[in-house]
Amino acid sequence: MSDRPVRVRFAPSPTGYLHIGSARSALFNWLFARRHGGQFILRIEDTDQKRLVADALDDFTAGLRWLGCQWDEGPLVGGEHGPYSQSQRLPIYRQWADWLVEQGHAYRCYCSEERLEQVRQQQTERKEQTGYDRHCRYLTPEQRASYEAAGASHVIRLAIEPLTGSTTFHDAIRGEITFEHSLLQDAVLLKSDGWPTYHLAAVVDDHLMEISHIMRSDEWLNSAPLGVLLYKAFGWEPPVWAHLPVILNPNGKGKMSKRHAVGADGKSIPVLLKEYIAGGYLPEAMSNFLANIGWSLDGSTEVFTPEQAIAAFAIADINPAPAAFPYDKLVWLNGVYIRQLEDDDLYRRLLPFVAQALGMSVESLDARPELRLAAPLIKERIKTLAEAAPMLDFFFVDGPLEIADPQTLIGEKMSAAQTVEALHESAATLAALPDFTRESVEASLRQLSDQLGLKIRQLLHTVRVAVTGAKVSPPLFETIVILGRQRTVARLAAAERAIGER
RNA sequence: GCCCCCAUCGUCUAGUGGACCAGGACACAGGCCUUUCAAGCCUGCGACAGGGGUUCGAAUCCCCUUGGGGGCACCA
Repeated sequence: MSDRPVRVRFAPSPTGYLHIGSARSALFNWLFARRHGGQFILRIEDTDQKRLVADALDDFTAGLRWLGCQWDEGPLVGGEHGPYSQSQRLPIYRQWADWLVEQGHAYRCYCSEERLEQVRQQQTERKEQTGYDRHCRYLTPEQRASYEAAGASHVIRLAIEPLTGSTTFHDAIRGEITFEHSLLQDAVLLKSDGWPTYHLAAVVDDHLMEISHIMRSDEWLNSAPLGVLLYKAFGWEPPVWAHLPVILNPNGKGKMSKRHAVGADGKSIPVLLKEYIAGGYLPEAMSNFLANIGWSLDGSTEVFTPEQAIAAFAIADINPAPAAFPYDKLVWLNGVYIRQLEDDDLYRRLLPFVAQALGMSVESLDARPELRLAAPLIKERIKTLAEAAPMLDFFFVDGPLEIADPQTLIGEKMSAAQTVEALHESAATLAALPDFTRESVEASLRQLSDQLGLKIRQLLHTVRVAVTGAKVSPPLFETIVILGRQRTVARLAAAERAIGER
């Protein structure tokens, strides 16, 4: 297609935080750049000053780095094609807009918003296609002069040419795409306040930054002909175009919106990358997951590294069909990655999540032994880092443990009296153990269950509820050892009292 | 309304005219394992939207229909 050096860009608009769908676009661009040893550029399209979100840029850079998509040029890292924020490039756009006017490819339009609205209204009434009527495109030199003399404010519009016929361009994912010129608008290139619109700014920057491939969301497909025409008007070599399929809601209905998404079960799911980060998803899982939407490594390998993806990535292999966001698969994949983590690695990642959930500082949590010891126990029981805290909170209760309903201490086919006995004997047995290890605890409790005529599951149910406060917990013997003899015995005794007072 | 794009199991996908009575994964169901819950293992369920062509041969190419998505701003 193009034998230029590969240079691609991710060009978000700081009107909101990094959307999960945008993150995928960024990832695809990054993969492509790495595949070809090219550059991945981050550019900020902040030409809509009204909708600016102050900390959006920080969110983009933090999110991209978290995902592992480090950019080669752009904010924070610089580069030879800067500045990389469009708000700092205003004179460039004005200059090129003026150039287009001089060349006759664009014109000044003095129409007021009121007139535009009026035209639109009339078109609607007559059931005509709405759009600018090109009034100012055919002004006489005298009319133009009088507007200028009056100091009328103006925009600069692209003069679609020719007005008939069509433009066909090649999309690397979809093939030939044709648009009728009669349907195209003389789009605004430069606003009356002197700021450029997306169409102008993107084309000028893409050219000046020597972008070779434009890989962006499907939503831009309809404005691609404008870009193609603009490149032609400028006489610049156009890039390779590739429009990525959009990501739909998990239920398949509508694209994942900026604000919320609807899950397969009708519940809403997060749409911002930061929400997934805060939700305890691993960056390596997210990257793997995102790469698998609209693209696949080989059709059968689900779990793979960025290096594998880089080695295999090709634009032509991208599936053009829109995809429903496979949220369940993300949850599963994250679990896979968590299980692959080394114990110590998992512990370090868990630290901030558990500390926050428990209202502790990371330092004080780190100073205690429980989490480090318990991390291996929950490794295959959590799908996200955020799920750990509610599973382990009982480890961090130093006073008496609240048992909401003492009734739950009673196991299947057990009487209250048997439960009291089980509790009493368990406490006595554990208190008397010469050493307190996983093996000794298990052996003694198994022996006790025989003595009491209980199934091991019955005894352990009662002990589990007494010690952890819940019917479901990490493996009990290890849990008891981590908790320590003193707290274990105290909880067993407390449970015995609780059920006795019933 | 107009224009553009898309169409394989519920979902993410493999498949680029014969090796496909369509493969993998998630989800779901059943079973095994088992101190709970998980994890793991096994099994099952389950799709080429419909109709016309082209061809010796079509999930793969063409057309129509239907369905889905996106776009129609001095927003990106």
